[in-house]
Amino acid sequence: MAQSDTVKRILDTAEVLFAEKGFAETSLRNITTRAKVNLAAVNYHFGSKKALIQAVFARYLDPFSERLNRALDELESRYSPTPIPLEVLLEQLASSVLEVPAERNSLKVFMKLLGLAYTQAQGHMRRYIQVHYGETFQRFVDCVRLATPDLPDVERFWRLHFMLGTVVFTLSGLDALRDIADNEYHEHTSVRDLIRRLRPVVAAGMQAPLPELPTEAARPAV
Amino acid sequence: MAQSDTVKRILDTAEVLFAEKGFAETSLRNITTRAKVNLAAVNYHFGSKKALIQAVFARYLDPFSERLNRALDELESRYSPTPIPLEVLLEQLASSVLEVPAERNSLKVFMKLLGLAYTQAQGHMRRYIQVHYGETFQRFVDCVRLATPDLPDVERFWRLHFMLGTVVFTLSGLDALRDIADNEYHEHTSVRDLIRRLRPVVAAGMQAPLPELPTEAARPAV
DNA sequence: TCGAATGGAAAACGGCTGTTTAAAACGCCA
DNA sequence: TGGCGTTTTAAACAGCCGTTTTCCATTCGA
Repeated sequence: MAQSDTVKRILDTAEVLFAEKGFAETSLRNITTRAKVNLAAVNYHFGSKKALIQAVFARYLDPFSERLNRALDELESRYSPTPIPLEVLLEQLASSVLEVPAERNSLKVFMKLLGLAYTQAQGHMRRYIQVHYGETFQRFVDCVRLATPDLPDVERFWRLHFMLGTVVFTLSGLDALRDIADNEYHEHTSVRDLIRRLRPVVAAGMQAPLPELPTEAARPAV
Repeated sequence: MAQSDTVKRILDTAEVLFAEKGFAETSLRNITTRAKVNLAAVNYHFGSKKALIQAVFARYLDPFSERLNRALDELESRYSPTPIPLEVLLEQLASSVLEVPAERNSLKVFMKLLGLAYTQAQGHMRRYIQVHYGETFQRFVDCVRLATPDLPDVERFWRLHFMLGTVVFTLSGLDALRDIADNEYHEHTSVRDLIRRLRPVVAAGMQAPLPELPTEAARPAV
């Protein structure tokens, strides 16, 4: 056989621990012990801890970007030559995100990892993601541009990142927020429920009125 | 004199390094060397690394929550007995956030720290913040409730966190995003500019239409 | 049956971590 | 001036880190 299930065991354990405690706070000994695998196996199969982290991401992002690309193919040919409506695009993005980890029941892990990628590791993960998946992201952005022709390019750029922040921040801090919400409102909150609540907020944010022009008078204060 | 500037030197250096690299990735030797202070000074003055981290947060959050409380006092007495309008509340929150680090020109650090508090340190920082500043936050939430009487409580809870995510995520990842934006649109983005863009998006998100009711039929799929 | 290749196991490597100790230096008041 | 808290200093502590090396077990094709 080409390779045992050691690689899979390491990845399965690593993604959970990374999501729980972060990259720096999770040691290789921590991972290999829980995975019931020898310490040296990580460096043998992946080369280094950094490469392991990237492998964890790739296992989610490769199928995700592939799915999203295929979905955009399908939508473009269905709507062509008219642009894909914004709601459809957002809806498709959501379901592409949902489908991938559904196979492993680990949406929470996926979202936590995304959140960590943006805040930890001095951005070396951010760079990796941008290099490997920037093309797909750019394609999605281009579709959104066609769907929102009245939005200036800069404004759309920032709003997309605002919305990315809304989703990633919420879903990556889900456990903590859910604790508070459940205690306060005695109502269990599922991920599907949260996405249902996110949908109108994100759509409204993207289509909000343009900001007022910057006033020169307010500048010298700070 | 009560105590030298060693404490201040440590805090000034620590907050910058924490914001740049995270808590776990920043060592005490790293801090004390750059601050030109003896290694043992941290444990002498603060007790532990954890306590140092909390002190860094307190130096921002104490004046912030005090300012916000005073501002809410003022607004309540000005508008009473009618509720404070939502736009005014959001505006006040923004300027309270802006005022505090303006004294030290470190809004970026402040935001990065907030972002880290939510994603790192296994939430022990999140707990600290909730214990020490939860009361102020709750007061603000109560004001928002008066301003948005038609919003169900659960919905308002989540939307506030959505908006918190938007702002914290954007401003804490500011440097990275700014790099992309500046390269792509050749237009420098200041923090004030970003807040100008955030305002209508946040307002629209809070006032978005209510989500459709959950459909039982859509559940078995995932 | 031999030899090579592959994967796993145990041990050790140097280096960095947060924390503690004990002694020295300092400023202040009597 | 002498003594006394307070602060700073240098050194050492035990422990964990990622990585490397060495050796053993297994498998496969010639």
